[in-house]
Amino acid sequence: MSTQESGPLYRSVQRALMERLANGDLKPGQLIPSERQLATEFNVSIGTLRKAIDDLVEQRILIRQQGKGTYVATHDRERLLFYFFHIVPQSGLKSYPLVEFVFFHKAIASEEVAMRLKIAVGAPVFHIRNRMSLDDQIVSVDDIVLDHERFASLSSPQFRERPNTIYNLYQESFGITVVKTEERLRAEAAHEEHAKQLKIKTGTPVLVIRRVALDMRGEPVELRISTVNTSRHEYFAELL
Amino acid sequence: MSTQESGPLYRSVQRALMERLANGDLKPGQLIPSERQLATEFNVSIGTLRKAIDDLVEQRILIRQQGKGTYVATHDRERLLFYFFHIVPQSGLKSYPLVEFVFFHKAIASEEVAMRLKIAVGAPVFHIRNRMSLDDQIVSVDDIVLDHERFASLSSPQFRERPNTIYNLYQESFGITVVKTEERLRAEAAHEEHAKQLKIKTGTPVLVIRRVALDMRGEPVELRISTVNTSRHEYFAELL
DNA sequence: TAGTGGTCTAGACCACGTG
DNA sequence: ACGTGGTCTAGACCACTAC
Repeated sequence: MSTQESGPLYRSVQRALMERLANGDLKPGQLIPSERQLATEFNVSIGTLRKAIDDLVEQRILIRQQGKGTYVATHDRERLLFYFFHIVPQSGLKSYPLVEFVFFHKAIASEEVAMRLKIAVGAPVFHIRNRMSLDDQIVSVDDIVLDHERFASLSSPQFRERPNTIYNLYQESFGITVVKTEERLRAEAAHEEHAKQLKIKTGTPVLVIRRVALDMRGEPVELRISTVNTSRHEYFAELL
Repeated sequence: MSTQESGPLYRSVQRALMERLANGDLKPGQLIPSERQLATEFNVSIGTLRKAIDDLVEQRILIRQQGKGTYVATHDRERLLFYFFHIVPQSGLKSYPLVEFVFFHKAIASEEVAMRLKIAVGAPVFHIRNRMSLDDQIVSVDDIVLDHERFASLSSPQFRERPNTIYNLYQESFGITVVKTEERLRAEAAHEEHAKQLKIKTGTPVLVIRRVALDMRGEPVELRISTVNTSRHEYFAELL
């Protein structure tokens, strides 16, 4: 084993597993070796091996299924709806948003983008705009910014005909799995461009969500600025 | 033992411990018996006992400290700031809010209040208003609503001179520990009353947070409607 | 029936805090 | 030196899934 020797044994095992996940040795959707096999391989007891996996399961990077095995998590629709999409109707049930593609541009990083994506000001980026609807009502305009370097092979068509979510695209085409997000919210007056998209009057109060999505290594993947009409919907979060 | 016999053993132990916490047998700030003692008492192995405690530690109901023991968590300032207060400066570090008492009224439950606190429409409630500042800037007006029945002995002076937070008051005076919150956010135009308090113009976009705080049994404790000026501050959440 | 994860045991030893 | 939580072992048996 080439694992660094520091701290508890189960941490080393955990790091070794995370490495296999991060470098694509174990791919999303795939069944990983059984706990007994891994325990033997790493030369640890099954209890220690389980403890190493526990954390990854808690972070929802791995999914245990009794009787079947342990899988590498995928960005399926339910998962995304449940964990990464926080807009719900003011009355009624959570449902899947309809995504409308608006445009795809190359651009350069502003100061804000540079800071959030940890790249240089002026570095090339992609800028994608989508419009989201719930129950036939337009709820938000999403401006998505991606580091050009990291997503070099990205092109417009990939956004036009997509049955899946964009996180799914990150995962399948770029091997990037989003495991965490940081969201900053403000109330602002809608400016003209967004107001038109949302079919509301310029100056109407809108909820602006700045979200940074992070991968397994804690590196930023995307910055998404969502401008939300909260006249019929709201942002919902359970905390702790 | 009078524990219900259902599901895994460690769940029974966990329920027994939670019962002692909920009924005040184990009080916030108190050291609970050592793991070895509890394992003996419940007639389980130390591994099982630890597993029972693990969940409670994860929910931050108990705090483990190596070498010392395991404590029942209290609502101290750091904890509240860290887990329950989500307003931060747009640039700068998170800090403690200054709380200014505005008023304390008896009132009756509106439909919204009744639904969120799970009480009857028209039932008596307390209505407290505070004003919060960060770094000498007024950031929000908090309208807090409490079920009169649950907080019967509450009175105005308790809000005037308090070095601690209101959650601390719930815990110390009423034995109620908040373990979870649900927050719903919208952007709205400030109406006159709140605008005056925030020293902004009527109609300015403000972030309105409706928060329900829940106790260990999942029962609602308070409804808090925070009206936030996000011109210099923002709402921050880490998700997953 | 065979293989998986889930529970549980009965220890041993380590790391940490306190007297 | 002692008591605490933290780690780790080497099993056994149970519950579930698939064939």
